[in-house]
Amino acid sequence: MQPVVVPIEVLRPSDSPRLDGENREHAKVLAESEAMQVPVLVHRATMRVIDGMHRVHAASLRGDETILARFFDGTAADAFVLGVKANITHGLPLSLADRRAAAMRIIASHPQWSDRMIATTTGLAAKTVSMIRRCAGGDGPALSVRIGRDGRARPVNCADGRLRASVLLREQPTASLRRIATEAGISLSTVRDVRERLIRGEHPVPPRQRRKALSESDDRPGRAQPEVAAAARKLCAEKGEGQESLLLRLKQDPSLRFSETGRTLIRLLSLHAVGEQERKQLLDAVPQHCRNIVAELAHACAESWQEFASWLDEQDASVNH
DNA sequence: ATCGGCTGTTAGACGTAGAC
DNA sequence: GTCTACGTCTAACAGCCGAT
Repeated sequence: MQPVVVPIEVLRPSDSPRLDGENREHAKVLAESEAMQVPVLVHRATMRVIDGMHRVHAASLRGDETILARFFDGTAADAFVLGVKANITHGLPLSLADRRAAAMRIIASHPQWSDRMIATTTGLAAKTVSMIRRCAGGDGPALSVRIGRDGRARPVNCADGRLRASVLLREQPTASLRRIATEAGISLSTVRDVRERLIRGEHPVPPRQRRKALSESDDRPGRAQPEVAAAARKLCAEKGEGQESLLLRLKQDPSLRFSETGRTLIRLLSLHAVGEQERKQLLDAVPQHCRNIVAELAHACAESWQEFASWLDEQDASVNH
């Protein structure tokens, strides 16, 4: 895009990333320098100055009526990003507060960008961008993928896809990795990794990702659920598979069927798999004077099983650590 | 805030095998 | 020989973590 001469009076103040506005002293210095030959960048749709507000002030100080400018055609959000980039690469450096505020705005306008991409744009560390994103979280849409500096999309956490793949691999052992990858919605290499983990007897989701998924569930209001159990429930829901079906699978597993302890575990789990109708009958059968005791025992049972589930999760995590 | 190391994910390139 | 499907490997990049 060739630079053109534009009247200064038609230009509007920039949507500057500088929280304290332009520096007058810097404008005075610029007015006497050769930097005035560099064209300013202007958002065509709004005529706002994207980059070069100090040069515009300097030109005014010199009594110039026109200035050399280049036009940018794009959205206001993209214009702001361009302005931040320009201020990072040349001119009066942005303060830390300016850069942090700019990162916050870019996270809001470009939530799909990776931390590193935003870090490169704003001149901050990726870790700082990550922290700002976490602090700003909740308002924006929770995207499952981020666009990297290479323009490729990468999932933030593909634990669900891995679990889906592990189920599909068990159900369709002869299916190709590509088919599993397509059905599970993850990449070929990830499916391969899941398969290798299953062969080695490991959990399909790497420990780090499981910890992440767990911490994400802890962040949500209400009681946190063990992530594996939650994922299994989600899978079952997706497949229309209920507790009965899960129990059937356990009953068919030889490693449980052929041991006394395994059979005891299945029996105990079967006792708790009561349907809506059955639960109602049990509720009706509890006499008024026993309700408190039954409730207390039920709570104790629930806590005991919760503890058992947590213990299983912890054991599972330490095995794969 | 930065850096380096680690692990995980992706797209794409490559070689192989089977069907036509 | 060509096409298709498949499995494997690699470069590039992501986020996380610990050290500085």
